[in-house]
Amino acid sequence: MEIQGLPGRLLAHLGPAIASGELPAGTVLRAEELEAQHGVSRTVVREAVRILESMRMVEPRRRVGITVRPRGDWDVFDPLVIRWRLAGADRSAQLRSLGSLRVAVEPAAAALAARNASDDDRRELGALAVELTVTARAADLESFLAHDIAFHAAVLRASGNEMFAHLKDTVGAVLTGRTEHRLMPHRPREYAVQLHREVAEAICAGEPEAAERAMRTIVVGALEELDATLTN
Amino acid sequence: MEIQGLPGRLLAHLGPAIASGELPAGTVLRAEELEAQHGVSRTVVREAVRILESMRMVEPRRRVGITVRPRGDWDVFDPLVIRWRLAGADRSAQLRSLGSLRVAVEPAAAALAARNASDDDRRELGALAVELTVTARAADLESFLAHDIAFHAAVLRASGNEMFAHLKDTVGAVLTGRTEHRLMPHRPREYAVQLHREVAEAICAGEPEAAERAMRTIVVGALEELDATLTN
DNA sequence: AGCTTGAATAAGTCATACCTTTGGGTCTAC
DNA sequence: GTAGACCCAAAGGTATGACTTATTCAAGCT
Repeated sequence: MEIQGLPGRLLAHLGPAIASGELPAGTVLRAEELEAQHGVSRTVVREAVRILESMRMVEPRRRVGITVRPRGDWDVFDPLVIRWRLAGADRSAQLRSLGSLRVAVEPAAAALAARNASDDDRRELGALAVELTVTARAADLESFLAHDIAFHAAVLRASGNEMFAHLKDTVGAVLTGRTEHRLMPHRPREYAVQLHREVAEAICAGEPEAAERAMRTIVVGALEELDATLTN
Repeated sequence: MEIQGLPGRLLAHLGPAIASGELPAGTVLRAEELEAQHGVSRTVVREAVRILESMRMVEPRRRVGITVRPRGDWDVFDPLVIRWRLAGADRSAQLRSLGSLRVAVEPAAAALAARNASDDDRRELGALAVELTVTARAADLESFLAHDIAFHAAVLRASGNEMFAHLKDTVGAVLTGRTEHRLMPHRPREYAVQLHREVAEAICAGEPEAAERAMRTIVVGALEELDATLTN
């Protein structure tokens, strides 16, 4: 999944540095300096910078240098950008944005899943709902998180829409992030687990409206909890 | 916006070739061949390939070559990938996916806009609604398209969510695409224009539910028309 | 048959030389 | 003194040759 080799390493330094605001918009980097600072050759620096350019995070210009572009220009849907932002200073803003995106997408995905899911998809969702119930009761947060991620990924995939399906890693990152940063109750709420069961049942039964409604309740609830936590 | 220089040119060949299926998944390219075929140096080839790698469209491996990855792996949200797919063979599938995405996102964006839009945003939306009405009546398809794109972009931006806002180019590409490929009525439908006015009015009046409802009608209608056209 | 080993191959990296664009300073003409 | 043309230096852009490293495949050994 990651970019390999030395350019990957360089990217793993530059990306987070820019995303975190350590290198704010307008900062000018010079390729030669990057070579020296990281002890790599021109080739490596250029490839890393090219990738950042393709993410619209920097703009190299002759006679000037490599300029950091304002946040508004970045490819906010790029998985790497999302990860870097989640790890850095504006984690809150990123979580909020992603929360709204989930509110828009996941209910629609659930409705589509109720129409399009294959038998295997439905079976998997049923099984995951059971796992969620069990791990929640056992207060096994780690397993619960893993199954929660798998559940939402399964719904997105079952929707049959490739673009929805591709949001699974992003949603996974959000769920992981809020657990890591203690933005969640110590123990999964029973009513949230109940809602997941409802989603699974509605999709299995082929009831789009019910699936959409239950999923909407889940993601709206998550967004509200997030807002409540972040504004404090 | 584009990637500059020779790597950009190379990318403009390779990207569409892969997206169109001309180079199907599993195809193995060799860097040396690409150099010869395009008359460029290793440097250029490597940078272009790196970018494709960051889009997850290819995977370079030592002793093997540069392998084209299956469609399912691609970064389907990358603007370049979207454009290449829209230009190529699976334009239909891409339009369908984007249609569903619009159905999910734009109503939510309209609702948010009714809450968060600035006074300037509201003014702009009002003005654009007027323009849409006028150009529709004049059957000036070109102007209508431009204002339609601007209208949807304005709603997305007014939502205050950066991720929604970044979908403006994508939505613009969809609208342009369906006009270009005659997937639209010769003359904008009066009832569609009416709905745009309703969206603008609801956002101006700060009525989220009304804005969301009207926008949903618009995008659902667009998706249904698309489906009807493509299945024929 | 299974394991080891080695050689061939293709990408990865480095160093260097040179090209091209462009920003800014200077010099001139008015 | 200001406006314009002009030139130079600085920075990225490209090309190339030498070398490194990982990986596959097959030959050969046990």
